[in-house]
Amino acid sequence: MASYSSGGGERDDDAREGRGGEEMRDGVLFVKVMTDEQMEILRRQIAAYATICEQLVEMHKAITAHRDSLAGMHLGGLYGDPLMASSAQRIAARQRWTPTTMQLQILEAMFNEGNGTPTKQKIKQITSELSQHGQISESNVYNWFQNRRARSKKKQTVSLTCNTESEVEADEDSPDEKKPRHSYHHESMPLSID
Amino acid sequence: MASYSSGGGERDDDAREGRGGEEMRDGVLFVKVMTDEQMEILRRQIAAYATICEQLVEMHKAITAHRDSLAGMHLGGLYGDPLMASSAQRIAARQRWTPTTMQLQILEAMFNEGNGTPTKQKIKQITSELSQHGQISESNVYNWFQNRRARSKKKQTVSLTCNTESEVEADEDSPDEKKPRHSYHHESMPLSID
DNA sequence: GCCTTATGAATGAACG
DNA sequence: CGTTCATTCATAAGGC
Repeated sequence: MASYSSGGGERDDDAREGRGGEEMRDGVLFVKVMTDEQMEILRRQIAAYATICEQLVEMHKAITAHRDSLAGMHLGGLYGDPLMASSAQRIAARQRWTPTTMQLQILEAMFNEGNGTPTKQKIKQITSELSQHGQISESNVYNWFQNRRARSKKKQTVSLTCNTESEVEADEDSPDEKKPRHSYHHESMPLSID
Repeated sequence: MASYSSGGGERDDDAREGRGGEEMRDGVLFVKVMTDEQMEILRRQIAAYATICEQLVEMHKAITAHRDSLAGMHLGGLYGDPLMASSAQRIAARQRWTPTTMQLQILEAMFNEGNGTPTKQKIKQITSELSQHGQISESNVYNWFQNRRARSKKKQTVSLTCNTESEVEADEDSPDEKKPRHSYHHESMPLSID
């Protein structure tokens, strides 16, 4: 299990960034023992081990269940919540950026302004603006606009069903804007309800 | 808007259909004043407001608690179950499509035929075929195939685990049958970033 | 009747 | 850019 620590020597990660991980900020020297990249590699390795452990538990469960069924016993409750899996998950999992409410609002507003493909200049600006409201990187912004555009354009070709419209003079029934994200715990800013 | 409350066991699927109208079911005429799409928009708005209300309650709770702690009082139990939140949730909750037995059989058979990703054309065809056996939309079919493929792949990893657990530290170096995706760009994307 | 599991849907990220 | 994959959330179905 110690083999992941050999990654530094094996792939010589320091060479990728060219620095050992120290920087001056506000007159104070901050020293990182690991580079971001090394952290990422470690994260992935932990995640991989977590997955394997999960699968081993699954296998063990299956085997045990089989043996128990042969013996007519029931001990199945032991694996209810594999501790190591969830804790490893916690450490290693966060891979996918999730926009905060604020960020979503701003992005959405910008998208609705209709200024087409954001240039990299704009993306930089947007990113720095959004970073005041939470972790974000330029690639996040880039991807978000790509996806937003693609999915609003996909818009599903609604023409498959006949439009038997009643007297519903719908407020904002915009047939070309069909992807306000599903809000799970985000307060996506209200579209007018009146 | 009368039909969402119908507990008759039918489910209107998501808002991709522009159908505005009325239908017979169990000898009763159901009339919708809103299209499914409008319903969906409204649902999301309500959900958003419910979330906002929840957060306001939280804030109020915090403020009140603070004030009470200053005054040495305890009135905290008032917010135990905010009525409006749960009822909004109820109204705003989305019902999801559930394939009928017939539909499942057909879908399963098609999946086992091994014809990879169904094209849009095929999806349309499949949808119209399945709609003879119950409510269904193209996005339902699309999602079903997506999920089916992804989950059948995930199941396979479990069965492949029996002899794979050795080379973990090489997970990004030798992606044999593992997923070669995941790059986790933080500072790199198609645009040049300094 | 709760709690677990299965699965439909939403979406960030990657690929060609 | 459009499409596909992977991950996650929410809910319907099912077990105890």
